Amino acid sequence: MYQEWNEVLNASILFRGISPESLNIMLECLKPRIQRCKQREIVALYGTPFQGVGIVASGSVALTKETYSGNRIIIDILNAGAIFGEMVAFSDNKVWPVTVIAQEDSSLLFLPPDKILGTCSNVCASHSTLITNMLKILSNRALMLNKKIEYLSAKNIRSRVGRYLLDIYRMNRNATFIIPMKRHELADYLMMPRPSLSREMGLMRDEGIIEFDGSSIKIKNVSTLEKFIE
Amino acid sequence: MYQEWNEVLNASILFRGISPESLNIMLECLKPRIQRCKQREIVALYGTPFQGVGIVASGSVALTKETYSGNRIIIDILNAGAIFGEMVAFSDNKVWPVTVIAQEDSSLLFLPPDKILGTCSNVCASHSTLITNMLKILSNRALMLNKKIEYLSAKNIRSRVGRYLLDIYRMNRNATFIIPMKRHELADYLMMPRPSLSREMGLMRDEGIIEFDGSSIKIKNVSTLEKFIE
DNA sequence: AGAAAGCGGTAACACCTGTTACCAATTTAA
DNA sequence: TTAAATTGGTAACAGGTGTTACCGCTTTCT
Repeated sequence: MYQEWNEVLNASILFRGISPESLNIMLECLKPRIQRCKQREIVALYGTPFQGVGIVASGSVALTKETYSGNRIIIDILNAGAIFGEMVAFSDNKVWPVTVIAQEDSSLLFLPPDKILGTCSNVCASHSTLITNMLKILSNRALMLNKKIEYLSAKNIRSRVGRYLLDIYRMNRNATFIIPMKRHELADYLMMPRPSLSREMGLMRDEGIIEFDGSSIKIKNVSTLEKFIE
Repeated sequence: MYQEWNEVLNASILFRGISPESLNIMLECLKPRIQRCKQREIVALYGTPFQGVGIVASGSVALTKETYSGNRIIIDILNAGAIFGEMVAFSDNKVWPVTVIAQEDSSLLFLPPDKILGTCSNVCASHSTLITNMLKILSNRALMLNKKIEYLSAKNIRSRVGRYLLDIYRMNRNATFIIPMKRHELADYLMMPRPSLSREMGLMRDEGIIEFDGSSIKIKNVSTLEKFIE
């Protein structure tokens, strides 16, 4: 029943350290709900009851938040193998804290939290691995939000953009890289209007700090950029 | 050895559902490191190696972040029974993501993450409760960060302050309340200069939306305030 | 008690940034 | 193939906000 996504699920961080055989047994036990959705379809709506931890079996989804004017703030984009809803799964307030939208045609699995906690008699060892993985995922997610807050705590636009670009740079260890978002998506992610982002990037380009063409970015002068971060 | 804090630890969310007897056995097994610290002492420094999940046994600590100018952003204030460091304990990057500072003379316990994961042969049932509690705490912490991002995503100062005040109001179900921070702390928490905060609060007072005297705040007109939130 | 530090309200000014609009290039749809 | 939508760069303007300074009040220290 889940063979279609075997490869993705085995590689998923949620099932890391669990053999394909154990995983198959586990899935029969956990019985995740399967949902297929089309591009731009809303998978989970902010404020509505939470049904279970989501796993992206194929495609990709965006974690977003609505603003007053119908704009969306992109929190993160998740590809196949990623999970979402883990924040709220074990919390005291089980409603979706974000709106999840399919970026493309996608397949999703949903795992009820009590089935994650309840020890499965068949494969106990794997189950404790599952819980350990869940702890690690939650840790990393919290740190990601923390990182986001670091961006937003910057006192001006240049510093916000700069922190983001330098983080990508440090991850890639390469001054030239492709950012995984379009301009308006990046602007939303960094909580600023798109023209403001373009203006600041243009200024930094004029000052010889960066070069860019679409989503391809090159940091020409790392130390100068770092000076603006503070 | 831990009798001094028995009451606090038994009431702590980390040990919820664990009997005092089981807890005593567990603590002997977990052997948390004990640290006593004075007011304003730095307990954990941003970027330095992580030693373990902290538990506030007595006193209170502030989770903060340094800015360029030596200012501090207050992420949260933790009282006795609260824990910190749970974000990083199970993550892939084990350095402190925040600076922890004692708000007053305090006692702290530190639990190494592997001792939390490793099943203790003595009291297995309690240990799985401990792990479940940890999942719940991590969930709630992530949601708290999410809430913080909601404040910061507001497009102007009034909206940011308004969201904060309305959240306190909804929690207390009372239009008059005391906020747990001084002005400059609240300004740091909401990521704005203190004069900007005072100015906006003064304007809202002049418009008849709120009243305030120091940390005592009264929302005179909830619906008007909500209109500014969007 | 007196000095020093902390707290917090107010004001003025500059400028950063939100807003709006428009245009060109590219991609998608009909 | 043509029209429509998407993407993104640029400019002008106004207003919101950061910055700085100063003041009075309260608390803390010596």
